[in-house]
Amino acid sequence: MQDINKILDAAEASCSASGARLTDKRKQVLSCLLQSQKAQSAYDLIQGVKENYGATMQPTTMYRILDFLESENLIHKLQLANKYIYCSHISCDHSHEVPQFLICNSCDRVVEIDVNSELIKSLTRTVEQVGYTLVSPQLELDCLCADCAAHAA
Amino acid sequence: MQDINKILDAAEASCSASGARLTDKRKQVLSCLLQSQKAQSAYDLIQGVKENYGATMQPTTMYRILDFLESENLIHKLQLANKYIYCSHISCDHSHEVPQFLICNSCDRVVEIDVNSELIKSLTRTVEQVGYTLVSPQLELDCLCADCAAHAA
DNA sequence: GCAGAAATGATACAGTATATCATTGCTCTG
DNA sequence: CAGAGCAATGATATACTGTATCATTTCTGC
Repeated sequence: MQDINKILDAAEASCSASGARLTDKRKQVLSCLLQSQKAQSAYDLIQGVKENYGATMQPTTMYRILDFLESENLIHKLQLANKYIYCSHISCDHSHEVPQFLICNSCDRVVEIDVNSELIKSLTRTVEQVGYTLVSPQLELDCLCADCAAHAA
Repeated sequence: MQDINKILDAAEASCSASGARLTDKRKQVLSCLLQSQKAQSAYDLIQGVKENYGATMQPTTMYRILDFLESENLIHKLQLANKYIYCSHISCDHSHEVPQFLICNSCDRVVEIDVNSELIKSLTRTVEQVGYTLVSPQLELDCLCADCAAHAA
Protein backbone atom coordinates (compact mmCIF):
# COMPACT_ATOMS: atom_id res chain seq x y z
CA MET A 1 0.00 0.00 0.00
CA GLN A 2 1.44 3.29 -1.11
CA ASP A 3 1.18 6.56 0.70
CA ILE A 4 -2.39 7.77 0.64
CA ASN A 5 -1.48 11.36 -0.19
CA LYS A 6 0.35 10.25 -3.28
CA ILE A 7 -2.66 8.30 -4.41
CA LEU A 8 -4.90 11.29 -3.76
CA ASP A 9 -2.61 13.44 -5.89
CA ALA A 10 -2.73 10.89 -8.67
CA ALA A 11 -6.53 10.78 -8.37
CA GLU A 12 -6.71 14.55 -8.60
CA ALA A 13 -4.48 14.57 -11.68
CA SER A 14 -6.57 11.86 -13.28
CA CYS A 15 -9.75 13.86 -12.64
CA SER A 16 -8.35 17.06 -14.11
CA ALA A 17 -7.24 15.11 -17.15
CA SER A 18 -10.85 14.11 -17.76
CA GLY A 19 -12.20 17.56 -16.96
CA ALA A 20 -13.73 16.51 -13.64
CA ARG A 21 -13.28 18.01 -10.21
CA LEU A 22 -12.17 16.11 -7.14
CA THR A 23 -13.95 18.28 -4.60
CA ASP A 24 -13.32 18.23 -0.86
CA LYS A 25 -16.25 15.94 -0.13
CA ARG A 26 -15.27 13.57 -2.90
CA LYS A 27 -11.74 13.53 -1.58
CA GLN A 28 -12.97 12.77 1.92
CA VAL A 29 -14.94 9.76 0.71
CA LEU A 30 -12.05 8.52 -1.36
CA SER A 31 -9.70 8.93 1.60
CA CYS A 32 -11.98 6.84 3.80
CA LEU A 33 -11.94 4.09 1.20
CA LEU A 34 -8.16 4.29 0.77
CA GLN A 35 -7.64 3.89 4.50
CA SER A 36 -9.14 0.41 4.60
CA GLN A 37 -8.62 -2.85 2.78
CA LYS A 38 -12.22 -3.65 3.54
CA ALA A 39 -15.24 -2.93 1.42
CA GLN A 40 -17.55 -0.36 3.00
CA SER A 41 -21.21 0.38 2.43
CA ALA A 42 -22.52 3.86 1.60
CA TYR A 43 -23.77 4.15 5.16
CA ASP A 44 -20.45 2.96 6.61
CA LEU A 45 -18.84 5.80 4.66
CA ILE A 46 -21.35 8.38 5.89
CA GLN A 47 -20.26 7.37 9.37
CA GLY A 48 -16.59 7.36 8.31
CA VAL A 49 -16.47 10.91 6.93
CA LYS A 50 -18.32 12.10 10.02
CA GLU A 51 -15.75 10.56 12.35
CA ASN A 52 -12.71 11.53 10.33
CA TYR A 53 -13.69 14.94 9.01
CA GLY A 54 -16.77 16.03 10.96
CA ALA A 55 -18.63 16.21 7.65
CA THR A 56 -22.29 15.19 7.51
CA MET A 57 -23.54 13.72 4.25
CA GLN A 58 -27.01 12.59 3.30
CA PRO A 59 -27.40 9.23 1.54
CA THR A 60 -28.25 11.01 -1.71
CA THR A 61 -24.99 12.92 -1.61
CA MET A 62 -22.98 9.84 -0.71
CA TYR A 63 -24.42 7.80 -3.56
CA ARG A 64 -23.78 10.64 -5.99
CA ILE A 65 -20.18 10.87 -4.86
CA LEU A 66 -19.74 7.12 -5.10
CA ASP A 67 -21.18 7.15 -8.62
CA PHE A 68 -18.77 9.92 -9.55
CA LEU A 69 -15.74 8.12 -8.12
CA GLU A 70 -16.74 4.97 -9.93
CA SER A 71 -17.19 6.80 -13.23
CA GLU A 72 -13.65 8.17 -12.79
CA ASN A 73 -12.36 4.64 -12.18
CA LEU A 74 -11.17 5.50 -8.71
CA ILE A 75 -13.34 2.99 -6.89
CA HIS A 76 -15.31 -0.17 -7.61
CA LYS A 77 -18.77 -1.13 -6.55
CA LEU A 78 -18.99 -4.73 -5.36
CA GLN A 79 -22.41 -6.07 -6.21
CA LEU A 80 -21.83 -9.18 -4.17
CA ALA A 81 -21.69 -7.23 -0.94
CA ASN A 82 -23.39 -3.93 -1.88
CA LYS A 83 -20.20 -2.25 -0.78
CA TYR A 84 -17.43 -0.13 -2.22
CA ILE A 85 -13.65 -0.51 -2.42
CA TYR A 86 -10.91 1.73 -3.80
CA CYS A 87 -9.38 0.79 -7.13
CA SER A 88 -5.90 -0.56 -6.57
CA HIS A 89 -4.63 0.92 -9.83
CA ILE A 90 -5.17 4.61 -9.23
CA SER A 91 -1.49 5.48 -9.44
CA CYS A 92 -0.31 2.69 -11.69
CA ASP A 93 1.21 3.29 -15.06
CA HIS A 94 0.10 0.12 -16.76
CA SER A 95 -3.32 0.07 -18.34
CA HIS A 96 -6.28 -1.39 -16.50
CA GLU A 97 -7.12 -5.01 -16.99
CA VAL A 98 -10.51 -6.36 -16.12
CA PRO A 99 -10.75 -6.51 -12.35
CA GLN A 100 -11.49 -9.62 -10.38
CA PHE A 101 -12.34 -9.31 -6.69
CA LEU A 102 -11.89 -11.82 -3.95
CA ILE A 103 -14.24 -10.81 -1.17
CA CYS A 104 -14.12 -12.30 2.29
CA ASN A 105 -17.75 -12.92 3.13
CA SER A 106 -16.98 -12.73 6.82
CA CYS A 107 -14.90 -9.55 7.24
CA ASP A 108 -15.28 -7.83 3.81
CA ARG A 109 -11.54 -7.71 3.21
CA VAL A 110 -10.98 -7.50 -0.53
CA VAL A 111 -8.13 -8.45 -2.85
CA GLU A 112 -8.18 -7.11 -6.38
CA ILE A 113 -6.54 -9.15 -9.12
CA ASP A 114 -6.27 -8.76 -12.85
CA VAL A 115 -8.18 -11.44 -14.65
CA ASN A 116 -6.29 -13.73 -16.95
CA SER A 117 -7.12 -12.48 -20.42
CA GLU A 118 -7.61 -16.00 -21.77
CA LEU A 119 -10.31 -16.43 -19.21
CA ILE A 120 -12.08 -13.29 -20.34
CA LYS A 121 -11.92 -14.39 -23.95
CA SER A 122 -13.41 -17.71 -22.99
CA LEU A 123 -16.22 -16.02 -21.06
CA THR A 124 -16.94 -13.63 -23.90
CA ARG A 125 -17.19 -16.47 -26.39
CA THR A 126 -19.65 -18.31 -24.17
CA VAL A 127 -21.78 -15.21 -23.78
CA GLU A 128 -21.88 -14.54 -27.51
CA GLN A 129 -22.93 -18.09 -28.23
CA VAL A 130 -26.27 -17.49 -26.51
CA GLY A 131 -26.79 -14.09 -28.11
CA TYR A 132 -25.96 -11.99 -25.09
CA THR A 133 -23.56 -9.08 -24.86
CA LEU A 134 -21.15 -8.70 -21.98
CA VAL A 135 -21.58 -5.29 -20.36
CA SER A 136 -18.96 -5.62 -17.65
CA PRO A 137 -16.77 -8.65 -17.23
CA GLN A 138 -15.97 -7.73 -13.64
CA LEU A 139 -15.81 -10.90 -11.57
CA GLU A 140 -16.59 -11.08 -7.88
CA LEU A 141 -15.81 -14.23 -5.98
CA ASP A 142 -17.35 -15.24 -2.69
CA CYS A 143 -14.34 -16.19 -0.55
CA LEU A 144 -12.94 -16.42 2.95
CA CYS A 145 -9.69 -14.63 3.75
CA ALA A 146 -6.90 -16.53 5.48
CA ASP A 147 -7.70 -15.07 8.91
CA CYS A 148 -11.42 -15.80 8.80
CA ALA A 149 -10.83 -19.28 7.39
CA ALA A 150 -8.49 -19.98 10.31
CA HIS A 151 -11.03 -18.81 12.87
CA ALA A 152 -13.83 -20.78 11.30
CA ALA A 153 -11.80 -23.99 11.36
CA MET B 1 -38.44 -25.25 -21.53
CA GLN B 2 -40.05 -28.43 -20.31
CA ASP B 3 -43.55 -28.75 -18.98
CA ILE B 4 -43.79 -27.05 -15.62
CA ASN B 5 -45.78 -29.83 -14.01
CA LYS B 6 -43.09 -32.33 -14.85
CA ILE B 7 -40.50 -30.09 -13.27
CA LEU B 8 -42.66 -29.69 -10.18
CA ASP B 9 -42.94 -33.46 -9.93
CA ALA B 10 -39.20 -33.80 -10.24
CA ALA B 11 -38.75 -31.13 -7.59
CA GLU B 12 -41.11 -32.94 -5.27
CA ALA B 13 -39.28 -36.21 -5.80
CA SER B 14 -35.96 -34.52 -5.17
CA CYS B 15 -37.27 -33.06 -1.91
CA SER B 16 -38.63 -36.37 -0.64
CA ALA B 17 -35.31 -37.95 -1.44
CA SER B 18 -33.61 -35.53 0.92
CA GLY B 19 -36.34 -35.83 3.58
CA ALA B 20 -37.75 -32.36 2.90
CA ARG B 21 -41.32 -31.30 2.15
CA LEU B 22 -42.37 -29.27 -0.87
CA THR B 23 -45.40 -27.67 0.75
CA ASP B 24 -48.16 -25.82 -1.11
CA LYS B 25 -46.65 -22.41 -0.47
CA ARG B 26 -43.20 -23.55 -1.51
CA LYS B 27 -44.68 -25.05 -4.64
CA GLN B 28 -46.47 -21.78 -5.42
CA VAL B 29 -43.26 -19.80 -5.18
CA LEU B 30 -41.36 -22.32 -7.27
CA SER B 31 -44.15 -22.27 -9.88
CA CYS B 32 -43.96 -18.49 -10.15
CA LEU B 33 -40.23 -18.75 -10.77
CA LEU B 34 -40.65 -21.54 -13.32
CA GLN B 35 -43.15 -19.48 -15.28
CA SER B 36 -40.61 -16.80 -16.12
CA GLN B 37 -37.17 -16.67 -17.67
CA LYS B 38 -36.63 -13.51 -15.70
CA ALA B 39 -35.10 -13.16 -12.28
CA GLN B 40 -37.59 -11.95 -9.72
CA SER B 41 -37.11 -10.26 -6.36
CA ALA B 42 -38.66 -11.56 -3.15
CA TYR B 43 -41.22 -8.78 -3.35
CA ASP B 44 -41.97 -9.50 -7.01
CA LEU B 45 -42.75 -13.04 -5.90
CA ILE B 46 -44.99 -11.92 -3.05
CA GLN B 47 -46.97 -10.07 -5.70
CA GLY B 48 -46.80 -13.07 -8.03
CA VAL B 49 -48.24 -15.65 -5.65
CA LYS B 50 -50.95 -13.19 -4.73
CA GLU B 51 -52.00 -12.72 -8.35
CA ASN B 52 -51.68 -16.34 -9.36
CA TYR B 53 -52.89 -18.12 -6.24
CA GLY B 54 -54.54 -15.51 -4.04
CA ALA B 55 -52.01 -16.36 -1.36
CA THR B 56 -50.64 -13.61 0.87
CA MET B 57 -47.10 -14.02 2.17
CA GLN B 58 -45.11 -11.82 4.47
CA PRO B 59 -41.53 -11.00 3.52
CA THR B 60 -40.26 -13.24 6.34
CA THR B 61 -42.16 -16.19 4.93
CA MET B 62 -41.01 -15.49 1.40
CA TYR B 63 -37.36 -15.29 2.37
CA ARG B 64 -37.66 -18.50 4.36
CA ILE B 65 -39.20 -20.26 1.39
CA LEU B 66 -36.54 -18.90 -0.94
CA ASP B 67 -33.81 -20.08 1.43
CA PHE B 68 -35.42 -23.49 1.51
CA LEU B 69 -35.69 -23.76 -2.27
CA GLU B 70 -32.09 -22.68 -2.62
CA SER B 71 -30.90 -25.22 -0.06
CA GLU B 72 -32.69 -27.90 -2.08
CA ASN B 73 -30.94 -26.69 -5.24
CA LEU B 74 -34.21 -25.81 -6.92
CA ILE B 75 -33.46 -22.12 -7.36
CA HIS B 76 -30.48 -19.77 -7.40
CA LYS B 77 -30.03 -16.44 -5.75
CA LEU B 78 -28.42 -13.87 -8.04
CA GLN B 79 -26.34 -11.51 -5.95
CA LEU B 80 -25.81 -9.19 -8.87
CA ALA B 81 -29.48 -8.29 -9.03
CA ASN B 82 -30.74 -9.36 -5.59
CA LYS B 83 -33.18 -11.56 -7.41
CA TYR B 84 -34.03 -15.23 -7.76
CA ILE B 85 -34.24 -17.61 -10.70
CA TYR B 86 -35.20 -21.28 -10.99
CA CYS B 87 -32.42 -23.79 -11.44
CA SER B 88 -32.44 -25.07 -14.99
CA HIS B 89 -31.29 -28.53 -13.91
CA ILE B 90 -34.16 -29.59 -11.67
CA SER B 91 -35.16 -32.51 -13.86
CA CYS B 92 -31.81 -33.26 -15.45
CA ASP B 93 -30.02 -36.51 -14.97
CA HIS B 94 -26.48 -35.27 -15.26
CA SER B 95 -24.79 -34.00 -12.15
CA HIS B 96 -24.67 -30.29 -11.42
CA GLU B 97 -21.73 -28.29 -12.60
CA VAL B 98 -20.91 -24.91 -11.20
CA PRO B 99 -23.49 -22.47 -12.51
CA GLN B 100 -22.68 -19.34 -14.47
CA PHE B 101 -25.41 -16.79 -15.04
CA LEU B 102 -25.79 -14.27 -17.81
CA ILE B 103 -28.11 -11.58 -16.52
CA CYS B 104 -29.64 -8.93 -18.72
CA ASN B 105 -29.25 -5.75 -16.73
CA SER B 106 -32.18 -4.20 -18.54
CA CYS B 107 -34.95 -6.83 -18.39
CA ASP B 108 -33.54 -9.39 -15.89
CA ARG B 109 -33.79 -12.25 -18.36
CA VAL B 110 -31.31 -14.93 -17.29
CA VAL B 111 -29.45 -17.69 -19.07
CA GLU B 112 -27.81 -20.38 -16.99
CA ILE B 113 -24.69 -22.08 -18.33
CA ASP B 114 -22.31 -24.62 -16.94
CA VAL B 115 -18.90 -23.17 -16.35
CA ASN B 116 -15.99 -24.67 -18.18
CA SER B 117 -14.18 -26.69 -15.53
CA GLU B 118 -10.77 -25.50 -16.70
CA LEU B 119 -11.90 -22.00 -15.96
CA ILE B 120 -12.93 -22.94 -12.44
CA LYS B 121 -9.59 -24.61 -11.84
CA SER B 122 -7.83 -21.51 -13.03
CA LEU B 123 -9.91 -19.29 -10.75
CA THR B 124 -9.33 -21.55 -7.79
CA ARG B 125 -5.57 -21.50 -8.34
CA THR B 126 -5.57 -17.71 -8.45
CA VAL B 127 -7.58 -17.50 -5.25
CA GLU B 128 -5.27 -19.88 -3.41
CA GLN B 129 -2.20 -17.92 -4.46
CA VAL B 130 -3.31 -14.97 -2.33
CA GLY B 131 -4.31 -17.14 0.62
CA TYR B 132 -8.04 -16.95 0.13
CA THR B 133 -10.53 -19.81 -0.01
CA LEU B 134 -13.26 -19.96 -2.59
CA VAL B 135 -16.65 -20.36 -0.89
CA SER B 136 -18.82 -20.41 -3.98
CA PRO B 137 -17.50 -20.28 -7.51
CA GLN B 138 -20.87 -19.19 -8.90
CA LEU B 139 -20.26 -16.59 -11.61
CA GLU B 140 -22.69 -13.84 -12.52
CA LEU B 141 -22.08 -11.72 -15.57
CA ASP B 142 -23.56 -8.33 -16.23
CA CYS B 143 -24.97 -8.60 -19.79
CA LEU B 144 -27.56 -7.37 -22.22
CA CYS B 145 -29.86 -9.89 -23.87
CA ALA B 146 -30.28 -9.81 -27.63
CA ASP B 147 -33.63 -7.96 -27.46
CA CYS B 148 -32.44 -5.25 -25.11
CA ALA B 149 -29.19 -4.82 -27.01
CA ALA B 150 -31.23 -4.31 -30.19
CA HIS B 151 -33.45 -1.69 -28.57
CA ALA B 152 -30.50 0.14 -27.08
CA ALA B 153 -28.78 0.33 -30.44
C1' DG C 1 -54.58 -38.71 20.39
C1' DC C 2 -50.39 -36.56 21.72
C1' DA C 3 -45.57 -34.81 21.92
C1' DG C 4 -42.22 -32.69 19.35
C1' DA C 5 -40.65 -30.73 15.31
C1' DA C 6 -41.36 -28.22 11.08
C1' DA C 7 -43.63 -24.55 8.83
C1' DT C 8 -45.93 -20.32 8.73
C1' DG C 9 -47.93 -15.89 10.70
C1' DA C 10 -47.45 -11.31 12.64
C1' DT C 11 -45.14 -7.25 13.94
C1' DA C 12 -41.43 -4.44 14.01
C1' DC C 13 -37.41 -2.69 12.33
C1' DA C 14 -32.59 -2.37 10.07
C1' DG C 15 -30.11 -1.55 5.94
C1' DT C 16 -29.77 -0.14 0.93
C1' DA C 17 -31.07 3.03 -2.68
C1' DT C 18 -33.59 6.53 -5.34
C1' DA C 19 -36.90 10.46 -6.61
C1' DT C 20 -37.68 15.17 -6.41
C1' DC C 21 -37.09 19.77 -5.75
C1' DA C 22 -34.25 23.51 -3.62
C1' DT C 23 -29.94 25.81 -2.91
C1' DT C 24 -25.10 26.79 -3.21
C1' DG C 25 -20.87 27.34 -5.59
C1' DC C 26 -17.80 27.26 -9.55
C1' DT C 27 -16.45 28.77 -14.28
C1' DC C 28 -16.48 31.17 -18.30
C1' DT C 29 -17.69 34.88 -21.16
C1' DG C 30 -18.55 39.38 -22.17
C1' DC D 1 -16.24 41.96 -12.23
C1' DA D 2 -21.23 40.87 -13.13
C1' DG D 3 -24.14 37.61 -14.36
C1' DA D 4 -25.62 33.33 -16.88
C1' DG D 5 -25.35 28.58 -16.88
C1' DC D 6 -23.97 24.49 -15.18
C1' DA D 7 -21.98 21.41 -11.63
C1' DA D 8 -22.32 20.05 -6.95
C1' DT D 9 -24.61 19.57 -2.77
C1' DG D 10 -28.63 19.90 0.57
C1' DA D 11 -33.09 18.42 2.27
C1' DT D 12 -37.05 15.63 2.57
C1' DA D 13 -39.48 11.78 1.65
C1' DT D 14 -40.04 7.29 0.29
C1' DA D 15 -39.28 2.73 -1.99
C1' DC D 16 -36.87 -1.54 -1.92
C1' DT D 17 -34.30 -5.41 0.34
C1' DG D 18 -33.68 -8.20 4.25
C1' DT D 19 -33.77 -9.79 9.27
C1' DA D 20 -35.12 -10.33 14.37
C1' DT D 21 -38.37 -12.03 17.46
C1' DC D 22 -42.05 -14.26 19.31
C1' DA D 23 -46.60 -16.55 18.42
C1' DT D 24 -49.40 -19.93 16.14
C1' DT D 25 -50.53 -23.60 13.12
C1' DT D 26 -49.66 -27.92 10.85
C1' DC D 27 -47.54 -32.17 10.11
C1' DT D 28 -45.29 -36.63 11.56
C1' DG D 29 -44.29 -40.50 14.16
C1' DC D 30 -45.20 -42.89 18.19
